[in-house]
Amino acid sequence: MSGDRRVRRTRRMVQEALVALILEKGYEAVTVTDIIARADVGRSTFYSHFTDKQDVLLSNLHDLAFLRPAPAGGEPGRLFAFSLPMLEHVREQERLVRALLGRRGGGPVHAHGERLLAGLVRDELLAAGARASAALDLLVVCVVGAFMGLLRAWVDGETAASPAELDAAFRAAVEPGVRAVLGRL
Amino acid sequence: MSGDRRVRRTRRMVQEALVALILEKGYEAVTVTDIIARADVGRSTFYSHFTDKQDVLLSNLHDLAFLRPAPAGGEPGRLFAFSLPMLEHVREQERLVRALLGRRGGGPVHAHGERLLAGLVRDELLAAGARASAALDLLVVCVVGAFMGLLRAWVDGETAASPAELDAAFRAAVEPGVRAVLGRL
DNA sequence: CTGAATTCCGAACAATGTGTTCGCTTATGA
DNA sequence: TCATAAGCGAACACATTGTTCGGAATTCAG
Repeated sequence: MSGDRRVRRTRRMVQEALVALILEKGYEAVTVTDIIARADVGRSTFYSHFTDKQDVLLSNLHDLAFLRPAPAGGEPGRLFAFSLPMLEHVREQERLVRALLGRRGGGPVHAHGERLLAGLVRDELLAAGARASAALDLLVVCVVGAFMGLLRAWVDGETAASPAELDAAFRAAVEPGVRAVLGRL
Repeated sequence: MSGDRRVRRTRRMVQEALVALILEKGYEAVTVTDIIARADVGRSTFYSHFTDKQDVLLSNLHDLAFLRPAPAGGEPGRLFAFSLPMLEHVREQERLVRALLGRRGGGPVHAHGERLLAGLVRDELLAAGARASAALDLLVVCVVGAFMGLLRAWVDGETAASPAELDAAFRAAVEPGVRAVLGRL
């Protein structure tokens, strides 16, 4: 590992404290004072590692590597290869993802995820033969919106469905429309 | 109108000040002190009308009446009757909606809109012959996610499309999938 | 027009949170 | 072992919140 053990320990304690507090009170309601109390870390120490609350939140993003650029290829005709693997990966990191992406998570991370996913979807549709256009961008927005909505509903406990069921629901909702649009380009 | 003219005036000034400030700095960054300065209203006056910042935000919701329960009926086979009228109504209230529903708007109103829209969509699908089920709820989440995504992208200036184009994109993306699912219930 | 009621003002206040500084202590790795 | 890097925590200035209160201004009813 890199750096001093104390550094790793401190950063980890702070990150975990924030996640725990988000799940208890929601991101907005968490104060830096809360965090350092929970993490049992000095105030000055906190500010020597992070600039503020949001910095801690975003520092967790590196652990959300499941937004990898898709294993390239896969079966040829299959759309949205990212969906099922991503949902399964999320289940494993349930606690972290629920804190970061749920309604209690406050938004910034959700926006981040939306952008990343939009890039993925756009590339995939281009690879499937779509032409870059304003209409394509709107289609991407719809697809991403549907997926993120599903993801949020899941981590917020609004559904007890399994990753496979969520994947199926996602595909059922958007795949026919997407294929129809693709055919027209 | 109801009540004292001073009351109406004060409330209006405060609401407009918040909308203006959101468009400038984003909801999170706006303080009560900012609001009363911009509205030119005494501090105690503010707190005699509103409990806090969010209260002002939500007080604007009554003006967003475009979430009406749909003009009932319409053509029989037509799905998502709410879409185009809603988008057109939004264009007329551009400034207010952009402040409330955009990324800068901070979330609470977005969540509100999602819930209302989910009820609308769910009722419409039930009326179209769907059975209440977990699968239906997931479908509703996807549809609402797609629409809200489109709406958000629009008010955040990510697209210059017209209401008619947005409506078309929405339908193209989700209607085939929805009809396919409906056929299976 | 007048007067009582309502509303507004604004200053002051306690309470909480933020981000920084500094001298001292402790843990780490070479 | 020992120089270095990290942590501690108290104290600080500052910003924001939400409340209180007496006096000034506006409004509406009669």
